[in-house]
Amino acid sequence: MSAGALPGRRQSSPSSAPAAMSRSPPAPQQPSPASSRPRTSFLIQDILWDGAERGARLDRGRSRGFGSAGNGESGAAPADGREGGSDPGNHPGSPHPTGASHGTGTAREEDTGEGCELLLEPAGWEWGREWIGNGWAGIREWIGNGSGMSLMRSGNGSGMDQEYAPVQSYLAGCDPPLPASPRPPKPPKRSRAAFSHSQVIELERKFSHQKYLSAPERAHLARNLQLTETQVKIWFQNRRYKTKRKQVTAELARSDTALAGHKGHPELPGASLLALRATWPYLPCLYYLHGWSPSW
DNA sequence: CAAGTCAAAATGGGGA
DNA sequence: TCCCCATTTTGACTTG
Repeated sequence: MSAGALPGRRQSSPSSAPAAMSRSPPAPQQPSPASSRPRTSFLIQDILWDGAERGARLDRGRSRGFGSAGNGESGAAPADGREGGSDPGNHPGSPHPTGASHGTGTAREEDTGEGCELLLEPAGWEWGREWIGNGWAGIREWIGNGSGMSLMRSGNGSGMDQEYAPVQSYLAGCDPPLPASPRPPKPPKRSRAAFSHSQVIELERKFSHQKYLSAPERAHLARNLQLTETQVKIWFQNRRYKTKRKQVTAELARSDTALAGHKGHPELPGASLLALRATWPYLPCLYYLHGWSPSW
């Protein structure tokens, strides 16, 4: 498409503060209901954590992984595998409060003496259980496929095994071994982290000063916000794109009204946009035609 | 509470 | 490896 590279690419270019966000200026998480909402996404360490707390079954895999309750941090690798994680009940990728995580979406071992079956609730947990039911291969595939495991995915294969080790040992501890699922695994469901209000505020604040971050700046910000560098990078990408989209939309709407005011076809206020659409059906701004929709 | 809506996080392609 | 951009998918919210 190359719809125009922004000047100052890869630079920390000071610029005017972005316009307010479209519908609800950064109100990513309305605090009250969100925290009481049942969690539908989860991370593997969420599942494992409970087991670790209960039975120390993860002790064997504790060297680095999420089972390391001792330091209070999960240490799970983020998307780019560079940053440490945070408390599994409040990991950066899904900054739900701990209470929300374990309050409604509980993972517990079915206490049948030996059994290590995980009962996962609600639906999201149910889904995770299905993967876990595939045994180690299922876990590996689950994580390797992404499936929203932004905290688990490691950029390179070498780190992954370390991350998976606790899982592996956990599964190995199951007696009898978990049966393989007869069904082919579902395509993994991607999870989408909902950044906390304060995280977004801080990101917006940074963005208002700098549209582009250098790697060290990004790392620093990520650390401060307890996000992964990838999350920060993607956030800035999306934010720039959103700003640009809004600008283009506004300019088009402005020129459109100017055209409509100056010459004919007042009955077709969106004519220029229509023409534009004919030449470029994928123009992103055309998905956001607030300006002229009433005229239709 | 299910269905619909929408913003935004994440993914992936292609370019530099 | 970063970027832009389009797109997909998810999660939060609204509505009936």
